[in-house]
Amino acid sequence: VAKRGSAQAKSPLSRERIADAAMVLIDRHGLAALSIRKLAEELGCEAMSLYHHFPSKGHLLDALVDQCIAGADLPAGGLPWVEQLRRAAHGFRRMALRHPKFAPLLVVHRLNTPIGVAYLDKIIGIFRKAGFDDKSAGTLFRDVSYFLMGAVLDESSGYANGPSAAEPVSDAAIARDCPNLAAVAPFFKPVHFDATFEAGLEILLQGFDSIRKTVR
Amino acid sequence: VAKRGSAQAKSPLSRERIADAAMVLIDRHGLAALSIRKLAEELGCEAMSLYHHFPSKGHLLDALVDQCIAGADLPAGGLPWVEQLRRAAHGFRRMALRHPKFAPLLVVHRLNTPIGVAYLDKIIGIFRKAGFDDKSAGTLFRDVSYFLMGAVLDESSGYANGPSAAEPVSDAAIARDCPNLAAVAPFFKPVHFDATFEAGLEILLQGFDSIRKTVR
DNA sequence: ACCTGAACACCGTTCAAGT
DNA sequence: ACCTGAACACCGTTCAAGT
Repeated sequence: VAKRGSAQAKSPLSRERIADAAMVLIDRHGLAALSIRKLAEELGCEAMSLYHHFPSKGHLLDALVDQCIAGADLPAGGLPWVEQLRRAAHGFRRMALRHPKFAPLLVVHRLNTPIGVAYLDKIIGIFRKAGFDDKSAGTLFRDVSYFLMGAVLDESSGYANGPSAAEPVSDAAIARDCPNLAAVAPFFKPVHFDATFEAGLEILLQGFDSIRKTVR
Repeated sequence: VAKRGSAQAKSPLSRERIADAAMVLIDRHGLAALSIRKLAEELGCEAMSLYHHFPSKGHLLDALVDQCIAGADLPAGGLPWVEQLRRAAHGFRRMALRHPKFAPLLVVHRLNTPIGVAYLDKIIGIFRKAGFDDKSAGTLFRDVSYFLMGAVLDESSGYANGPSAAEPVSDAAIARDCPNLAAVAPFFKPVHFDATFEAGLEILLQGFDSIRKTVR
């Protein structure tokens, strides 16, 4: 039987049902709109009931991050290492942008859960199996991670999503005072996200390939 | 005359005095600890007094971002373009890490104030004056920005600052289950931040140089 | 013009109590 | 074991009132 509004008392609460409802809420209204109280209303229960399944809001967010990471594609082992890295990078980006409003949290979250560290371990493994020494593997893994973090942040919540300043500068003022910015601004739009990502990733992969020839 | 605690009713409020006190509070206790109410207590006034100088907390944060950006070093115009880009990148990183606890906000903030767009315009100008067409300038500017965003985020609030999961995986478990991660983890520590940043930046600059030869 | 106090509509979380 | 209601210690912000 339906309660008021969207609240349905369909089934007993569970971690899965709570996590799914939380992600729906984030997808629809944004990360800032996720509160324990609103989530409970959506689930047709009291706020405090959720604490029987997640000890804190932080634990719930961890579970959401885990759920995303578990859905990331990892490349097959047989491919050349550059192709494996390329696919892993694309897989990360695709995964993170599956829930754009959650992406800013996902991307800055340290992956310290069993699922998270297993994911990192596999990608670092691509470098090590390619013949990089541990120092190069660690360094270059971080470098490509920096790029991926920035790319996902920009695509999910950057300029293309509108101004963030409380009193933004008008387009007219930019056209007048910032000729360089005005000239390149069209290429910051979502249509160019793919090409921008590809260009940066390929520069990095090319550089990694050159370095590998020296450390081997 | 001193009021209670750290609250001093020294002088009339001003945007500058409020912004300075806010940054001190962030530097000391973190971004999450900045609230209008605590800031007012620090300044020895009521919370609502601050609204006469900043229309909202968002406006205050914008002012803090502006203050940081205004302090970023920009390279001299006479240098070769690669050297200008190198110095601009280092200048951004140095500026952002001057207030590590503020960096996560700074880095994801769209620079839509007059000071912000002027800063972007100058850096984009380096690409355009180097002979890149507008599309390449826009694309490569974004690519290096991605890298800078990720680098600053990692250095200010990444793994080196401890686990973020509510129930982190132990080092022993990582050593047992994640041989690749365990092998490279030492290179994620702060001692290696400089080298990791240099390595990634130089790969990008090298790639930009190659591309310039084709678009020219 | 600048500052204040009370109030509103929110938060996450604790705790004792219900079933 | 699972859920609830009241309460605590917070938020940003509105509004009418003070000086």
